[in-house]
Amino acid sequence: MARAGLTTERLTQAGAELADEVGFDQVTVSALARRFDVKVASLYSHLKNSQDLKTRIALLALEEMADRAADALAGRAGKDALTALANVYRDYAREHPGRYAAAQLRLDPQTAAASAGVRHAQMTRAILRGYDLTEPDQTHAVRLLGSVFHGYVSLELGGGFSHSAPDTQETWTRSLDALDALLRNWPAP
Amino acid sequence: MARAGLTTERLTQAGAELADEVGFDQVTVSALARRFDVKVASLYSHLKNSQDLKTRIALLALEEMADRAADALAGRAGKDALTALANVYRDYAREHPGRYAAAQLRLDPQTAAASAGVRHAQMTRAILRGYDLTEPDQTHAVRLLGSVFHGYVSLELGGGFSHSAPDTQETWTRSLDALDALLRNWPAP
DNA sequence: CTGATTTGCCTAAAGGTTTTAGGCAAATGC
DNA sequence: GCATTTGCCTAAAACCTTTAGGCAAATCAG
Repeated sequence: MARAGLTTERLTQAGAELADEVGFDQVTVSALARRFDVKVASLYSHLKNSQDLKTRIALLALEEMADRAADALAGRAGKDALTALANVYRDYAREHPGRYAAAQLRLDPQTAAASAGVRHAQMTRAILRGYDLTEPDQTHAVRLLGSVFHGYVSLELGGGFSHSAPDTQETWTRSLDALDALLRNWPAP
Repeated sequence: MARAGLTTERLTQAGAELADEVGFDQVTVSALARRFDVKVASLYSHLKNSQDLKTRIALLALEEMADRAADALAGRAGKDALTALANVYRDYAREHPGRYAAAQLRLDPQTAAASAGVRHAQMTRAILRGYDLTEPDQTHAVRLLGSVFHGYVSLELGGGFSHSAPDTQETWTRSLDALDALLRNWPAP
């Protein structure tokens, strides 16, 4: 009987692809086994359980996004950097909706602290070096930026914006303009 | 054999409570039947299927939030209204995390158009009457506000903000200050 | 009030996902 | 070449979803 050559990595990768195709919450150990033309139980030598699979996909997505973000930020500063980072998230979500949804999975604190999530926070903070903010406003701004990026991408992806009126691309551009203006002119407490 | 007195409404209500207790994606027709001490199949006279249940919970949450928002906005304008509306979302999410998650469920266009979702958009737009924005900037601003509200609430609830540093309440207040400043000083294209 | 009808919850059953336990054969190591 | 390890398999139990058909309680008609 020939072996399928399963590994945790291949399963995670395939799980991510599956997520993009059918949606993250349709990702199932069974579906994954089917995709490898293998019996379900076989996967349990490589994955602890279903939650383990989902967590691994989430971590993969966080890594991929962080890598893209690091690339995009190289050599940029100020509004240029802001736009680049924002577009990384938006583009990633459009290319990989299932992975993006996975990245939203609630991780336990241990796992979260060891994930690429911290790189994301660092990069957002790095952007703010191009603006004139000191603590604690810098942290407030990091959180606000994170909220806008995630909120916008999530609403746009979920069809939360009416498909009429101005183009969502236009809104995105104008929102980034607005954020840039806001950061350059952050109100005093 | 005494009857349990199930109705679609009671099931939806109980489903919402269940969601708040165990998380929206743990809401299951089986669990709901257990809660009413009734056999699973009995629920299928009142619910089309599992998806139907989830959709109804989502619609309930959207209604409840819209009602609270309408209440909060009555008699307020400008920053006062902005803060009130923002707090409705944040408070609702904290009190009813399961319902809030439900409200994020992707609805098919038909259902969405008939939902309280449209009231939410209208109310956000109403807030902007206190600021000096004309179309298409008004729509851009509506979308930006929606993004911030949803993004912030979602990240805070999911533990996305490090539990250290400045208090998240402080960030929330300062973010609303910042949005107010931004709306009063919306950048020209 | 009684008989007919409707309605509500039940039993039965099939199909799918999760997860554990134990087995056999392929790959690897000496 | 033989022993060990590793990888995928079969078997099986537990749980969720959904449909079909049945009986009794509630409702309605005369």
